This record gives sequence, C-alpha cells and structure tokens, in this order.
Amino acid sequence: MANQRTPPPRDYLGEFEQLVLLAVVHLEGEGYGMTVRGEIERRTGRSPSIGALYGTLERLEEKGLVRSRTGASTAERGGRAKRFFAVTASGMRALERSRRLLDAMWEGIPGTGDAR
Amino acid sequence: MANQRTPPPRDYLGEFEQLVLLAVVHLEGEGYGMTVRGEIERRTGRSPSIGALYGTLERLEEKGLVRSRTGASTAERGGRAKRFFAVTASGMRALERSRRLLDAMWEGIPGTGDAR
DNA sequence: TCGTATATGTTCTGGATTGTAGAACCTGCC
DNA sequence: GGCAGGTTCTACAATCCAGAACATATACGA
Repeated sequence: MANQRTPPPRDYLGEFEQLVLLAVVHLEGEGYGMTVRGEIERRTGRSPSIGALYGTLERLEEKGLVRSRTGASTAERGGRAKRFFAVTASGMRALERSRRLLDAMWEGIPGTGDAR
Repeated sequence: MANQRTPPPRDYLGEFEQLVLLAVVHLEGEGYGMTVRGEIERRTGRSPSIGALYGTLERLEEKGLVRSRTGASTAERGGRAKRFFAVTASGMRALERSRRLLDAMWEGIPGTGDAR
C-alpha cells in the first residue's frame, strides 16, 4: 500500500537546523561542509561534530531548503571534491518564519539586554 | 568552588523548549499547562499538542530550568489540581544564551525585512 | 619514477534527545 | 451520573550528536 505522505513532516526548523542554514546563507553559495562548520564555530564558539553537521545539511536538502552542487577539487593539498551548499528561496522563508516566531515569543521580555 | 551542576546532556535549548520556556516567563509563575499552551498559540498561531507540551515541561523541570508547584483547584467547574510553572534563574540564563547564539548567526543578514 | 604517507573532505553507522499525538485518567461541580 | 477543566501515560517519529570509515589529490623519499 503506497501511502506516501510527502507533505511537511514538520513545519518548523530545529534549533541546529537554523544555525546551519544561517551559516550557509553567510557563505553565499561558496560554503561546503567544513567551512559551514567553521562559520558556526567562529560566530558562536560552538563546534558541532561532523556527523551532526552533514546529517543536518542532508536533511535540509531533502526538505528543499538548501541546494548542493559538487565542485571540482582545488589544487590544494587535499583531494576529495567539495560539496557546495546554497540556500533556496524556500529556505530563506523558513528562516524568516522561525525568526518571527521566536521574536513573537520574546516580545515584552527584557531579555538579552541589548536594545538592538 | 561553585561547581555543582550536573553535566548537561546538551547545553542548548531545543526549538520547542525555547517557546515553552518563554511562555512560562510571560505567565510569571501563574502559568500551568493549559495557559502555557494558550500563550504559545496566541503569540505564534501554533497550537502544540498536549503531549508535546507536558513532555517538554517535564523535561525542562528535570533540567532545572523551570520549577513547578501544585496548586489547590479553584472553585470553577473543573476539578483537577493545576500545576503551576515558573522559570528558574538557570532557565532564564539558558534562554538568553540561546538568544545570543541565534543573534550572532543572524548578524549581517537582512533577514526579517522589518528594520525594527 | 614509483609507492606510500598525509591532508582535506564526505559518507556511514549507531545511539541519545527532542518533538508529536492523542488516549486514558483524575476530580470537583451540576 | 455526566460533564468540564487538567494532567499523566504510552508509543513513535524526527532531530541531534559522535566518530569511524572511506575517498582522493598532492607531497616526498629512495
């Protein structure tokens, strides 16, 4: 019985998914696994494991929130081809939706202190 | 030396944990299951299932991020005693940490569109 | 000139935590 | 007894985490 349920398994981005997606945005289509990880580390001080990262990237692509292309390996020391990621329009929307959701919940709480 | 914290299984709040915690903050110690749910619904339009809500609240309490007390049932129609939740100092800190983390990742991205 | 060590990157496997749904259950008024 | 307001329980699905295994291009010594 083919009961394929394609529709959104979940409509909201997980905590880590947001971080990864945001890092991909910053790298403007030129980010790949390792640099995405570096971006998160640089900005937050948190260094996710390899598995956490690629697993999330994979999931994000399945959901159509990022797109990936395999690039030719550069003439640097290492050899394996990189897989570059870029955020999609849908991914950007999901990000904004998550942001608004959280902002709505924060509204009225002194919070972080910076008026921003 | 002040070091009596249980080694946190995870140092970061999940997506939904943040929403729930924030709702508890808004209700200022007078919120209980049903009103916490209502607060989330009112602010975000999202209505979490009963199970999602209590499960999360339970977990949050185990981690020491919220505290709960059982109140006397009011003289309203319903009967079962309510369980009121209040955020702890530790919970508030976790919340602020999560917020800062996300802000650091958003920095430099046009984002939500509203200049605010 | 080979053959192999090494560096950069990604894929895979396994398991712990979180998130979801709703049925079942408790208890005080009517 | 029946109903309304609340919470507890059971079962699972999705997300998150760690690190081993694997792939492949350059570097280098004999």
